[in-house]
Amino acid sequence: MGYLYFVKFEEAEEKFIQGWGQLGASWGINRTMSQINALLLISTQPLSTDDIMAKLNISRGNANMNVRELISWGVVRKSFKPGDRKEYFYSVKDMWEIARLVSKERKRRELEPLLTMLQEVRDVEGSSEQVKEFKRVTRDVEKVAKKADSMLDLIGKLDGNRFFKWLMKK
Amino acid sequence: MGYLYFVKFEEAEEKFIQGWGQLGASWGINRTMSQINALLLISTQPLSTDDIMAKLNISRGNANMNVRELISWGVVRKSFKPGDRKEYFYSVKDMWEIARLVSKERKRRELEPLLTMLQEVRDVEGSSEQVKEFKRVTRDVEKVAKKADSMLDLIGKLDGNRFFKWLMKK
DNA sequence: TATAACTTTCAATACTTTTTGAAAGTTTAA
DNA sequence: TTAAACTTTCAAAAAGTATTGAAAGTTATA
Repeated sequence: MGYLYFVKFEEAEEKFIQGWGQLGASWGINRTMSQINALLLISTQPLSTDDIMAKLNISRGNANMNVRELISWGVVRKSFKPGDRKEYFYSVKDMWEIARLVSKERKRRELEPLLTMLQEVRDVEGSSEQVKEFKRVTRDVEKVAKKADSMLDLIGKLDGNRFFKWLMKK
Repeated sequence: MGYLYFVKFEEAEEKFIQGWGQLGASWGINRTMSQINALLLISTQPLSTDDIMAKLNISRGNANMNVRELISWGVVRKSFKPGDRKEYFYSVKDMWEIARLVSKERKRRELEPLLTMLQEVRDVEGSSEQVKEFKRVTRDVEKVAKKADSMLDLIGKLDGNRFFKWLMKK
């Protein structure tokens, strides 16, 4: 038992993993995937599938699938131990790098389909008020989407400190 | 029938509504809620619950619930027609204003709980490598979260054109 | 090659979220 | 008041998503 003021590691760990999972879930990312990410973030060494299964109480299939998804996002990587056939996994630890990887992936998955859709819808025929309004709105959406797109590109290029320093100077 | 190059309004409308719904869904926003938003965005006049039900082929309960949610986000408002007891709904049309309202809501729902959790986890006891790593990571997360928080505040204060002009100058 | 150690797949199941629609609630106007 | 016009609620059903676990697949080494 520690002093009242302090928090036990196991509790803190649990809270962090759950909280990160919840955050992911509310952004449309599989909760287990976020939890694995959290677990690997705070782990001092790479973990095996069995470690992850044990710690998060999940099945092999689930662990495998979500680790693979994290790898495809570039957020998690494999490592090997000499004389051991198991795969071990570790997370990119630089938060800014993670933010970049995630925004890159989401840009690809969401922004690009949106822009494609807006393209397809540009040349609607007619000159009624309805059609005029439709064109006005979709062009506006396109404008904002393209700006968001450039912003994400910028984030992708600059490193974190520079970006925020530059962003926050008045 | 129009020329091949052009797109029929009804098709374009449908595509826009579906696409906007899809985008919302992948950001953890109820698909129907996004679709109603899309419908009201491109509508030249306020629509009643029955209009929305008919256009999107959804039940009264569903329409009511999601319109109310949009109102609570500040994205949709009520209007009334003289001599008509029905409520009519219209959307904020300024995309930048919508982006602000949405980011404000999500900040409240997600960023704030995250920061609270990180607070709760700050004072973990111990000096093992494990604990050190945990502190390092959670402080990093806090740093990025707070920067995101300031950025959202900034977005909330500036208007769209100014923000992007300022963001994009070099 | 055979086998043990591991990873991947995927149909079935469990869980979560959304939607429905009928009943209850509210408001307006005659 | 009362009745019609409307809105809201909410339990049950449907739809969508995530998870399981056993079987199939792969790889290393004896």
